[in-house]
Amino acid sequence: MTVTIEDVAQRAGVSTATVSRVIAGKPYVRDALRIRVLDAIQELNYRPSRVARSLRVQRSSIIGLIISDIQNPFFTSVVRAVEDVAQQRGFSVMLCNSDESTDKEAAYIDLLLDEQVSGLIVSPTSTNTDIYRRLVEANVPVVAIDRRVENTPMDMVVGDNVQAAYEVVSHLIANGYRRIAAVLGVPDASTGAERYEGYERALNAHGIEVDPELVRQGMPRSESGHRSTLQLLQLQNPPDAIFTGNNLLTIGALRAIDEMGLRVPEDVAFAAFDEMEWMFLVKPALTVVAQPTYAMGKKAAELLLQRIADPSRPPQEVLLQPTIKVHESSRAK
Amino acid sequence: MTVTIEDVAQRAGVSTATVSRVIAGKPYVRDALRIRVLDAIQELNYRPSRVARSLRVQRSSIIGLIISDIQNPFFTSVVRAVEDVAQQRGFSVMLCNSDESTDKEAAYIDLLLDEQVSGLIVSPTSTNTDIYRRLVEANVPVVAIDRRVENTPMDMVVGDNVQAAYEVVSHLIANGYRRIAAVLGVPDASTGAERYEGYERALNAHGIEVDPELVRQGMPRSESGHRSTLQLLQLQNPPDAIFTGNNLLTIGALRAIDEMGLRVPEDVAFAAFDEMEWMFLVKPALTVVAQPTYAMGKKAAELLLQRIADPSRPPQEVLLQPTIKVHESSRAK
DNA sequence: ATCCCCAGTGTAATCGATTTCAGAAGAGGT
DNA sequence: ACCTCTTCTGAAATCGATTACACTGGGGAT
Repeated sequence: MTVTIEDVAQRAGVSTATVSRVIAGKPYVRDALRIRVLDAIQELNYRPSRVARSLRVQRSSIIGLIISDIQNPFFTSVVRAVEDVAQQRGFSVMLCNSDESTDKEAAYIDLLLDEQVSGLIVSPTSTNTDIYRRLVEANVPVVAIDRRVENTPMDMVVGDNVQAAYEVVSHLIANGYRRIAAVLGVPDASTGAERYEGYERALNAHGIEVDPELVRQGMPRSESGHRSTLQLLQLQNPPDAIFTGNNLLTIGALRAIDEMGLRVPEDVAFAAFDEMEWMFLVKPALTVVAQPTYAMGKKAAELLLQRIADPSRPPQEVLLQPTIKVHESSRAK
Repeated sequence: MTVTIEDVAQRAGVSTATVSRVIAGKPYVRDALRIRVLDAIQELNYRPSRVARSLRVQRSSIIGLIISDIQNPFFTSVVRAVEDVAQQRGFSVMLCNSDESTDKEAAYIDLLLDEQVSGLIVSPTSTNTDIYRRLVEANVPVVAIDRRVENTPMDMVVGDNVQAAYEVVSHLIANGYRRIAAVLGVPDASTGAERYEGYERALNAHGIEVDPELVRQGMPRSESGHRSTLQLLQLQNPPDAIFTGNNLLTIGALRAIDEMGLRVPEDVAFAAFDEMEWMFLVKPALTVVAQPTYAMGKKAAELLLQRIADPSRPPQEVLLQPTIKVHESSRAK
């Protein structure tokens, strides 16, 4: 039923080897034959089997992309970038959603290896895991995105979370806020840990002690942001400002503030990590740390393709600088 | 390097046929052998090559998912659902973003077929295309999601767009609005066409003539919604209400209203298609048509798996009812 | 004239699984 | 003892490409 390379060879009156050479654009084929083969391909509407090819060369032209939350616009933008780059370079993307589960992540890695993917881009659910060490040792091209992997030298594309959190919290302090709460993701993922570190450093640098009561860490999802913020706002001594650790936490936090009927920044100031398209709707405008999401995805894909092309190149860590956009939600007290 | 079925066979002292049978859970293998094989698999940490398997059985356990905009939360939710169902049933998902381009869509379909996918789920960029007819005729399992394909009997999962648009526009009319504008997606996609049809029918049913000036159709993206709405609001005789045809158009429209400094619903009432998580932030609350996005994705995946299992079953069209949530943005004049 | 080299081509092995078919071993019937 | 099933197992073909290797024929050097 399906037309194979054999059919093409027969039609063109050559061997399959020649057809293969023509398709691969290899030298050592007479123009006359090349044309006959191309014609035959056209006439038969031949499309090579990627599966057969993958089996033979022991590598598919698929790259695996494992992200921790497909419903998070941050990752969506990353996916889009990776897909764009991949497609342009003749690769396709197999997308997996680890859903913040380390087990799922590991299972997907195995699955993708079983599919003989050329490489992997992953936003690791946890910083400390030996999965990546094993991958790197087995010479599997892999790059981490958004979140760092520790103790394993590998390609990474991350934002400068410590610095960005430091700056934005310092800004809150400069504007007169002292009881600054942090609604963060769990520190298993490096983003959670680093954004906390930036927060802590900023407080310390300005002589403010960290009040553990004001630090909430949970799943980087809106429900968790909602719950944490409600708790914070109901404290005896509630915060005068809230710093949220990612876009979904921000949504939850804003909902909590909304439900409590509080005003920003009069009752509580606000500064958030991650920018989103609809944020212009929030009044007053939110002070945010904007990450170059598409650029991160693009860079990760490029790093991966480079490593696939040259597996021995030294691992590279790309640190992208977020932009801090100051608006009214954090204006001076 | 990698351990193959041959290695397992050797280790267990059996043939590859037996190993294969054990893996596939087929009958006619003595328990003693079965155990030896399972042990060998364990000891060698053997994982079968999905590529080799795909080549032999002429079908991979991948399903292709082509959506028109990966950055649209509607589709994100669909992707999530499809991925959940697929994963649970032992399939993986290859995600492609057609970016509203019919060419890209066609290219991805070819690509996925080259990968021997078991089936396809697509949100078609255009209602009229013979691609799907050819697929169906070639017995390729395929289901359309969100958008209809015409002239080809195939599995589909769509919302009742005509009805929902009719109801929500009727609601605007009932609340005293007469110059109701429609900011819609192009009618190439059935969603755009059907939501317009519902709009038109509602006006007609209430003796209002459609003013072509008030109907704007463009890419279902926020820039287009923004542009269209600005134009509408700057008309000599501007609309007293706006109905938007999807979530991204809504974002753009709201931005335009915001930029013009207008109030909802005093200056212009508002009703939107698609609900989004952050909508509680919009004040006053928006009247929206909420679609069961996850359910749509789930249903589509289930239909596809059923068709894969039984290619001859009659095509099924699943019509899901959206929910209309009335809020203050459309309150009576 | 002889030899060498190289561009151009084909034959056949190979990748790692599944599956057909043939045959062995043992149970049961006559 | 012989035949017939049934159950179990393995040898080998197969899927559709890529590629190592062998071979051919002609041009250039000697």
